[in-house]
Formats: sequence, C-alpha cells, structure tokens
Amino acid sequence: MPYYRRFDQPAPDPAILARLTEQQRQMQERIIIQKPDFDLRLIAGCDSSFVGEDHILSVFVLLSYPSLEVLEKVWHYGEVELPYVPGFLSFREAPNLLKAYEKLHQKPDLIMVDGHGISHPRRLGIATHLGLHLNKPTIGVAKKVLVGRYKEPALHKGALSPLEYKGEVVGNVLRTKDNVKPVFVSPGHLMDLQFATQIALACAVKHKLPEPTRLADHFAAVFKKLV
DNA sequence: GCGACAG
DNA sequence: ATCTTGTCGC
Repeated sequence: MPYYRRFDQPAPDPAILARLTEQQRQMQERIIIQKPDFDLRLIAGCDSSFVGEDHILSVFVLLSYPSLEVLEKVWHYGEVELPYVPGFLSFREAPNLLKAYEKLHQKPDLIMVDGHGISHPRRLGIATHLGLHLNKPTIGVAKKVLVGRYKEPALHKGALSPLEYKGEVVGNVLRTKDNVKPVFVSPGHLMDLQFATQIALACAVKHKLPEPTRLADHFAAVFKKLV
C-alpha cells in the first residue's frame, strides 16, 4: 500500500497530486538560492500541530537576534483540506501558517521553518514554499530526512555532513547538541546553505532544535490547550 | 522490483 | 503530526 495509507488519514485523489506536482514544478523556477544581504535583527520560527483529523493550529514566534528574546507569539486555528502525503506537506500546512503570519505586528528578516527547504523531491519543501509566498528569506530545519544521502556527522555539537541528492548538496546534517540526533538544515528561499547552517547553529543554544522552531513548537502545545 | 518517505 | 509511562541524564 502507498506510504501515506499507513497513516490514519483519507487517501488523496491521484489527480489532485498530479496538479499539485505541476504547481511545484512551476514554483521551482522562482526559487532563489543566494547569500542573503541584510542585517539580521528579527528572526521568526513557525510550527503547526494538529487537532483531530482536520483541524490545525499554526504558530509564529518572533525573536530578536542574536539575543533570541521572544518579542511576539501569534497563532491561527483552522481546518485542513488535504491529508499528509510526503512531498506535499506545504499544501496541508501553509494556508493556515500564512494566516498566522499575518497576525504578526512586526515582520521578521528571516523565517525558520519546521521541515525541509530545497532538500525535497522537487526542491519545494515547506520552507521554500512559504518563502516564495511571502517573498521572504527562509531556512528549513527538519528532524528527519526526506530525500538524499549522508554520512552520520561526528557526535559533537557543530559537526556536520552534507546531504546529497541527485548529485547536489541540498542541505547539511547538523549536530546541534552533543550526542543527540542531528537536524537537517536546508535553504528555503532567498538563502544559501552556508548562511542557513550558520544561523541554525547560532540559534541552537541549549537544545537540539534551534530556538525559533523550538519555541514555536512549545507555544503550539500551550495554545492547543486553549482551543 | 524493493524500500524510503518532512509534519 | 498523534496516541502514551516511566525513566535515564544533564
């Protein structure tokens, strides 16, 4: 059975997936991978959690950089239309995430997303998808690999090894904490791998996940109790 | 053909 | 992602 059928969710219409795939192929041409040119002072982190089978709670946390103090935290609760299918995560989560983003009073210079950037079958992980929609620099920080091969990085914080896919380095497997499973960092949009990796490590203070996404995940759990 | 598969 | 207890380590 298809991979997604292992999840307790309805099967997506093959015709719909074909349409979404085509949509990603078109967006692919607009992706810009380059060293960002700005003064990083405000960085945001976002994450989503699900309630039941068709409701989603998305959170955006705004932090100062490099002090990493929480300046804002907003959320939006809504419905989801599509089931989870590897490679199409953005179509399930992005709509609600964008609504949460609109609630930020102050906009960030950069957004860290929980998921992959270009380390995706069609270079359109949710971090890249959001970056294109918001025309904003984004970096993806995922907890698991989606595509590509890599060698296990050394066990100490800061160690990393390239994630290769189809002959290209699309990300870095980065150890953000000693003796703890590494994270997968990749540029989303208006960003390059070196900068993305540097920022992810700079934001990894005391935990495996960098502060932006770690706090977004934390507050998602907190707000979830209120809905 | 047989696995692998973000959240 | 979510369902779930106690437990090992900093």
